[in-house]
Amino acid sequence: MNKKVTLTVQALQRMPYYLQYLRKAKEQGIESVSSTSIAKDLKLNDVLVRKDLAAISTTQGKPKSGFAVNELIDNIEDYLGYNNTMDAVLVGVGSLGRALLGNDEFEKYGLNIVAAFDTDESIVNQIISGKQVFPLKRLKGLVKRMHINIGIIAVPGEFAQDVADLLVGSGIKAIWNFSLVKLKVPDHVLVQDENLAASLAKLSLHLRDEMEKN
Amino acid sequence: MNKKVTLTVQALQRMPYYLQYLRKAKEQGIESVSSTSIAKDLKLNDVLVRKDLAAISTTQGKPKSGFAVNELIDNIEDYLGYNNTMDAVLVGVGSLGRALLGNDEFEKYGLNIVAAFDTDESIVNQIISGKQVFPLKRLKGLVKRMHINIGIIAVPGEFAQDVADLLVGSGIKAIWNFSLVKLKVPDHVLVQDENLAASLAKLSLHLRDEMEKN
DNA sequence: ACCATATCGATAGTGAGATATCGATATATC
DNA sequence: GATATATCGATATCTCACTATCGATATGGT
Ligand SMILES: NC(=O)c1ccc[n+]([C@@H]2O[C@H](COP(=O)([O-])OP(=O)(O)OC[C@H]3O[C@@H](n4cnc5c(N)ncnc54)[C@H](O)[C@@H]3O)[C@@H](O)[C@H]2O)c1
Ligand SMILES: NC(=O)c1ccc[n+]([C@@H]2O[C@H](COP(=O)([O-])OP(=O)(O)OC[C@H]3O[C@@H](n4cnc5c(N)ncnc54)[C@H](O)[C@@H]3O)[C@@H](O)[C@H]2O)c1
Repeated sequence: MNKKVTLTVQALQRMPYYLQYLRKAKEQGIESVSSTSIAKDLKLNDVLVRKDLAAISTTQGKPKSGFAVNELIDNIEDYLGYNNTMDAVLVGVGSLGRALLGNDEFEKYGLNIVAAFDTDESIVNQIISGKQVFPLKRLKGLVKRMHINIGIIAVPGEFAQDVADLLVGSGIKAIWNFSLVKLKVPDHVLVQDENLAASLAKLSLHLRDEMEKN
Repeated sequence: MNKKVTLTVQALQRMPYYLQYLRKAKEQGIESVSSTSIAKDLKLNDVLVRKDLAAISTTQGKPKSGFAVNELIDNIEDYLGYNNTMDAVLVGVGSLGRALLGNDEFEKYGLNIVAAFDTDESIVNQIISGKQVFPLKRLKGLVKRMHINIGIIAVPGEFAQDVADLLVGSGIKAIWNFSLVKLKVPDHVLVQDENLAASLAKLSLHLRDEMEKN
């Protein structure tokens, strides 16, 4: 059924933007869109957009009109797995952890946080945004029993590696890492870093460059 | 004084990791490190590390011993501008906004949030994590008066573009965007997207690939 | 003092990803 | 119905980040 396509990482990361554009178009009653219009809106090259869409689309685009909006939406949602949700556990219910727990948009993107864990006694057993907070020692059992394969790390940097080890030991397949620490994990485990320090580095450099111009 | 080096974006984003490694080494009393050991620890190619460091280092590395830890730390901090802090304003004091306001690590990375803005009357005029929350209509005046050049967007997607326009109109030079919306801004304004949907896409695909293996 | 070797910098090679070009085709217009 | 054109897919080209290779050199061990 599925075309065996291997999208590049970058192409993959563009998909949510395409989806956003397509959904907006759909709302406006538009039935087909061209790669050029998408490209213009997202400030991308039109050939690039065409290649990306060709990779995940079940049907071809038509000359003059473009691609069918509804179909493309389905294709992308399918490809990104927005339909079969991924279960995850969150470790570290601090200010960031709470924000993540309360983020109702994740569902739309196929992520479902089933439980949270913390070491702080005063937080444990609370229910936050409808999710129960368990003591850390119950993590392994719960993850194994429920066959969870994503762990979200939102603990301070000094504990991040320990938590990662625990998650890996519990059979997790991927880690979403919000700490700034580079984690050491086995090769089969994916670590997706959400490193704000790296982003800040880009901001800083851009500003310096702008200053030098003037 | 400064060597006129143009690091690639990727190299730039690796710098915080190097810094982390170097600081840890320093704590342990290590005075010089080799590119190979850094590479091994961070799972990078050693030549890549060498090139990155050569680009920002004032002195060369020595055969057999490597690079001087203290000096490298200074060089990187200098390069990333951790010494002269960047002032920023935050727009949207919801659960994410609060987490960002309360994040005391930003200072270390050269970012200083000087004020926050929100439209919600019940939040306005509060002081959260030591930062005052102002009504949105006071943004322009304050940004101009204080010569702020970074705006952080943490409002729901549907308002993100409006806020971006306001920020741009106030003379901001860079936007740190936590919403999932692709913003339209003039060319001279940098938008650093912190798009969780793109990250989730990567996680999703990895999991599917892992499943297919078994 | 000598040699083995870890590390360096420089240069060349590779590969992923983005862009440019071109012929084909569906649709709108006259 | 003929014609113009926007859009498509395929192929070729270009770009640039990363990697591999190699000779040079400082340092530690014998
Ligand atoms: N606050 C932010 O805006 C922000 C943004 C991006 C990334 N981060 C990163 O996310 C992490 C958490 O940030 P925060 O601001 O929420 O910190 P926080 O101090 O508010 O929360 C940390 C939580 O982790 C818990 N914890 C500590 N050790 C634990 C362990 N071993 N197992 C389980 N739970 C443990 C603590 O009890 C606390 O509840 C940090 O690494 C930070 O760098 C924070
Ligand atoms: N919660 C998370 O974990 C998380 C993580 C990453 C990104 N995001 C994104 O960050 C944004 C905010 O998320 P949140 O969970 O904090 O939402 P939230 O609803 O908790 O907070 C949004 C805040 O923005 C304020 N606001 C609304 N319109 C505004 C305007 N025009 N000007 C100023 N303030 C305005 C609201 O009053 C509210 O305080 C969203 O775009 C979300 O997708 C959230």
